[in-house]
Amino acid sequence: MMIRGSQIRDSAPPVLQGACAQCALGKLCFPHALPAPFRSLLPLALEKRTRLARGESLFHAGEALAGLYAVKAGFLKTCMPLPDGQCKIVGFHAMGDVLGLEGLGKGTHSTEAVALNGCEVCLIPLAKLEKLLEHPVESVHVRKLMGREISRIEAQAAAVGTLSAKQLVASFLLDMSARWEERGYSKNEFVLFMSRKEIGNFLGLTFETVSRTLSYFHAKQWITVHGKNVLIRDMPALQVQTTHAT
Amino acid sequence: MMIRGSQIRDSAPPVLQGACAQCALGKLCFPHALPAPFRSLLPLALEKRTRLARGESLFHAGEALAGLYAVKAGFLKTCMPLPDGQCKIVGFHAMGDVLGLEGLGKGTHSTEAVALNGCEVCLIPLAKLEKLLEHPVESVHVRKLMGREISRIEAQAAAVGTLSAKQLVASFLLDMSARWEERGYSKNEFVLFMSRKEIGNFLGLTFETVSRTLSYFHAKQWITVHGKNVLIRDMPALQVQTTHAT
DNA sequence: ACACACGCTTGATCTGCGTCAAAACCGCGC
DNA sequence: GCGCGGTTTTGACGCAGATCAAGCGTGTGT
Repeated sequence: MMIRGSQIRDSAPPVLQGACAQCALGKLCFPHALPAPFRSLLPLALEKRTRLARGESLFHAGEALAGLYAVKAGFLKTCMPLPDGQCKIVGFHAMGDVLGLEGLGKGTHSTEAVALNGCEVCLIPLAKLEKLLEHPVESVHVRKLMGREISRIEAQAAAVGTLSAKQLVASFLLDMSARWEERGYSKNEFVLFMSRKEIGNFLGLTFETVSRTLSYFHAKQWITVHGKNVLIRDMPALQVQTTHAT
Repeated sequence: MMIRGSQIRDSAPPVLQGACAQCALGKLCFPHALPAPFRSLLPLALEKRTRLARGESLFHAGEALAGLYAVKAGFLKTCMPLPDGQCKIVGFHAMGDVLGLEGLGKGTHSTEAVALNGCEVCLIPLAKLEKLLEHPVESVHVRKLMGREISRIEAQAAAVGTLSAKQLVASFLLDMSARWEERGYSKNEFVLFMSRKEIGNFLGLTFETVSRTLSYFHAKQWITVHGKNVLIRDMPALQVQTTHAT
C-alpha cells in the first residue's frame, strides 16, 4: 500500500472520482488548467489512477494510445527505440507533466514511458478525452500543451546537436533547477532521480563524460555533488557555461 | 511573374479564394485532408498566398503567431536561435508540409522559417483557424499533425544524439528520398535544395564532414553526387549504413 | 565572355570525447 | 556488521570528427 519514495501527501484511495478536487498538486496537474464552466466534466475524464514501481512502463513504443497521462507524483523518462535496438531518452517528466501527446499523431505511441521511481499517474481514456476535446476551450488547451512540447523538443534537439559536453551538462542542471522551482521546491538544491548513464543517454554523452563534467563543476566550486544530490552554488557561472564554448 | 525553380504547374493568379480546389498539389496540402462536409469552409480559411524569394523569412522566432502556413511550392528550413546567437536548423520543409505548429504553445513562434528557394505559401490566419478548429474533425486533424510533428522531432533528436556521421548522412539521404517519393517524384534521383553547410548544421556536423561522407558514399558506388544532384544507386547499402556502426 | 565570390572538395593536423580499465563508493540483503 | 552487485569516479589512451588550409568548380553580375 505504501509508495516508496513518493511525494504523496494525503492518503487518498487509489481510485477516486473527482480526486483532483482535493489533490495536493493543485493547478500543476493538466486538467486543472480548465476554466470553471468545464470543470464539471473532469470527474468523468479522470478514470484511473495508476501506481508504477521503479522500472515499470506506463506505455510502450508501438502500443495503441490508451489516452493521455498526467503525472501526479514521481519521475518518469520517455525513450525512443533506435534501429539498433538501443533506446534514446527524449525527456524526463515530473508531476504536472502530461505524457502521451506524441501518440495523438498516429494513434500509437512512438516512445516508451518508464518510471524512475515510485510514480502515481492519472489516465484520461481516449474515448473520454475525445468527448472532452469537442469543447473548444479544452481543445485549445491540449493544442497549447502540444505546441509547448514541440518547442521543448526542438530546443532540446538544437542543444544536443551543437553544444559541447560542458554546455550540455550545465544547461541540464539549469533545466532541472528551473523545473524544481516551478514546482515550488528549491532551485538550488535538488535530487537527480536519474542515473549518470541516463543523463548521458539523454544528452548524447557517455556516463563517464557526465561524471567528469560534474566533477569539474564541483572542482570549480560552481556546484556540490554527492551522488544524486546536487547543490548549485554559482548559478551565473553555469549560465555563462551554457553560452561560452569550452 | 515567373517563379524560379518552382514546381507550380498551372498559372493560377497569385491570390485566389478557393484556389485549392484547382491546386495541382492535390491532397498533399494541409486542408485537403478534411472530409467533404467541412470542405466548404476552406475558401474562408485560406486567405493569403505569399511568395517568398530565397533567403526571405516567413516568420521569426519570438514573433506573434499569425496563423498556420501550408507550403504550396518550394523548400524552407526552420531554425531555432541558440543562446550564443547561432541558429540551429531543426527541420526542412517541402510542399504539403504545415509550418507554425510550434507557435500554438505560447502564441509566439519559437523558430524562424526561411525560404531555401522561391516558395509559395498559404496562410491560414489565426482567427479563422480558431473558427475552423471549433469543428471537432478539423481539431482532430490539427492534433494529428502536431502529434506527428512531435514524433518526427523526437526521432530526429534521438538520431542526432547517438548516430555517427556516416549513419546521420545515410539516414538524411533516405529521409529526403522518402519525402520525394511521398510527393510523387523519384525516390532515387533528386536535388538537395540546401547547402552542405545547412545539412551539417541540421545533423550536428561540420560541412566538411558532410562533404567527405558524401564523397565516401560516392566512392563506394552507393550514390552519385554532382553538386546538389543526388542519384541513389544502392538503397539497401545506405539502409545498412543507418544501423551498423562505423 | 570575363572575373569574382561563394560553395564544395580534399588534405593535414589537432582535440574533445569515447573507450577501456581499475579502484572507490553506496545501497541492500543476510 | 559483512559481502556483494551495481553505480560512480578517475586515469590512460585512441579515434572520429573538428579545425585549419589550400585548390577547384560553379553560378552570377557586369
